[in-house]
Amino acid sequence: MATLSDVAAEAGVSPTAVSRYLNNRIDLPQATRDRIDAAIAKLDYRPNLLARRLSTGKSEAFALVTPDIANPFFAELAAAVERQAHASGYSVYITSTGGHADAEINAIRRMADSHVDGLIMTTNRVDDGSLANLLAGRENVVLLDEDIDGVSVPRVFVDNAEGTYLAAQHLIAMGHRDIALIGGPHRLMSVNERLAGFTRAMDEAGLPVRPGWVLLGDYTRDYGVAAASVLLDAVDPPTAILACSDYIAIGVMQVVREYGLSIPNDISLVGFDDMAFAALVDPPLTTIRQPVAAMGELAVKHLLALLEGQTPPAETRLAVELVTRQSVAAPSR
Amino acid sequence: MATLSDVAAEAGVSPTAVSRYLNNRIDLPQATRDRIDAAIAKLDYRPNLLARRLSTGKSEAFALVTPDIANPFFAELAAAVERQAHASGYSVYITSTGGHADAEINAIRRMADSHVDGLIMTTNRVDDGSLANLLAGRENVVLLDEDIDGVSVPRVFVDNAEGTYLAAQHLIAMGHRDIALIGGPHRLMSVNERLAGFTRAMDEAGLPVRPGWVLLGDYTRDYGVAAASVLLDAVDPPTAILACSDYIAIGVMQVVREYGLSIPNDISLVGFDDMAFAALVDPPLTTIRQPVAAMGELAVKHLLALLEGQTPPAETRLAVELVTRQSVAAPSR
DNA sequence: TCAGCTATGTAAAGCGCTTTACTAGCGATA
DNA sequence: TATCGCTAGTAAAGCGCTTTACATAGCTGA
Repeated sequence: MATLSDVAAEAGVSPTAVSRYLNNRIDLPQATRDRIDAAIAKLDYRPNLLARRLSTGKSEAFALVTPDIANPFFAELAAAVERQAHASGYSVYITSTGGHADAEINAIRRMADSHVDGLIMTTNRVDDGSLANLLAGRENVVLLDEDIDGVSVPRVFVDNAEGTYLAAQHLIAMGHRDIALIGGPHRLMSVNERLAGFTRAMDEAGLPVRPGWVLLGDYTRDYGVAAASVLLDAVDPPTAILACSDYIAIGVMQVVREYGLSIPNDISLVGFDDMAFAALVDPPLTTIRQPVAAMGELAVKHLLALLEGQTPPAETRLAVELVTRQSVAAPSR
Repeated sequence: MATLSDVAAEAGVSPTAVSRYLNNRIDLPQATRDRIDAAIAKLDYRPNLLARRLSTGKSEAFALVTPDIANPFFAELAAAVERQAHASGYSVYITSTGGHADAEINAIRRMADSHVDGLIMTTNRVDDGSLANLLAGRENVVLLDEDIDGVSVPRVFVDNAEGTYLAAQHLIAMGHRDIALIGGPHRLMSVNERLAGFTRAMDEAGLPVRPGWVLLGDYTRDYGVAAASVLLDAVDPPTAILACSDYIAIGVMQVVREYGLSIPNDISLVGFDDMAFAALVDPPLTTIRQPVAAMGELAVKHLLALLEGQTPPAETRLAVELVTRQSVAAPSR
């Protein structure tokens, strides 16, 4: 690979001149510029980014750490982040952690070591303080999708409470009174908020939130299966289930089918996320749509603002939307 | 951030000593080692990867370029690649190109500029030669999932022909004689091979491959919709459709439903890929499973072998598998 | 007593770039 | 004619690390 010095030698100028020319830090006469351009073309020179980064301390890149890139939700988020970053001339390095604390810590470390300019962090765990510690005081981090307690960096979230509020309202409007909620991990911000939204809707309708009908575990299909089994095994099962993720909803569907029941005739179901498959399942799932692309874009914009010394909003809430399909009907009894 | 020199000063030795100690290139007495360790701990020193890479020319990292990280197939592939790479102490930098030629070229360039040790390349386009050009002669590249004409680097593919052969055989065994195939982009390796496997099964069964029943376009839902419409509009539609991707199959399902027909009663359908949603749609889709995790792992292993100067197989074919669900039945007429 | 080891390091160059000074030469001005 | 200012650059240090070659002190054996 040709170096800057090679180009300089070929063009008959100093490396300094070439460097400054390439970085628009010098005005050279046309003749000199032509010689340099010719030398670059002839030698097929491309600057060594490593050297440049080492020298400047800037990388024109940032990191995205994500729990699981194979999960379509995070994959779409990643795609959106990447799109927006590229549009701004930045590269993005994605790492998935499998949702393990040590992997997250390592990823953050590695990212910091590789001297990226900034970090967009998504997680799906409740932090025990180590993440907060690692992130404390950093001026180049934004949190996306899920909160980490005690971290005061800009955050981009969705209006979780509004989502479940809309979903519950919809079920109530359809005539349901016996509604259960299946949610993600206890104490996770999104879980708390989704539970709160649900509770508010129920309260407003004068309906009780039965403790046995609020099941918190994981945003996974497996947990949907487990929770739905508990619900359907009861002598007096709910007529509607609000699943706090489409994955949970899928698990619920499976169990309902196994019990020989039908959605929406016997049980109504609402999901959360509006993942690509939500429209494809049987019946197509009524769900709460998260504006994934907008979330990714906004996170990047806020990170860029941060890097430019501006102060983006401490917390942004993006609106969600109820998408009505065919998994909700009036209760039969 | 503390530097190597800071540590050296703190420990009362030279930077050289610290560097060599950290890289196991020197035997130091216990006392000195302790002092260095203490200094590192005290200063919270972590080596600057950029500087190290610049100095050694190695990065302990490689790149994965992929058409679309939001596509679950590539996302799962990426997850597998990442898992295996991390297990070997490598980082991986993922870029998605949106399947655009110039984005692919840029990604490869950027990756080369960032001095990663190697590159795993996936594409879903027919190359016009520019990719082949860029990749020619490189000793640190492996091709995954799809071929690029004229590139002689190790390749990891799936047995595409066997997949459609199995699928067609299954349909034939169920009694179908009028079978159509909907495939991806014309001239793409996987498309050719899947068509070939289909043709072989039909030939062996003495059945004709009707030209009007082989539709090549894209591995997308939209193309599935378009192609299925063509097929069902005909006076004499096929009794079974072999969709060369689950996305295509989803499109087909949609059209079949819109025509007031039912799968599998009126039309049988087989997909390809076994994406996560294949089991979730209605009816659950019979499809060909690709061993995505194994593909990713193998690509990494071959790349590592390459980096160690070994010669991995020029081409590896991984076996696919027919997964029988409920989208195939005997033809009604 | 001294050459020759061994143990324990160190000095300095180099990776490829950026950046902060500084300068040679020349025409214009006072 | 001395000075100023402008044009068109350059020299050298520095980013943080690795690596090659060399150095010193103390010990051993003859």
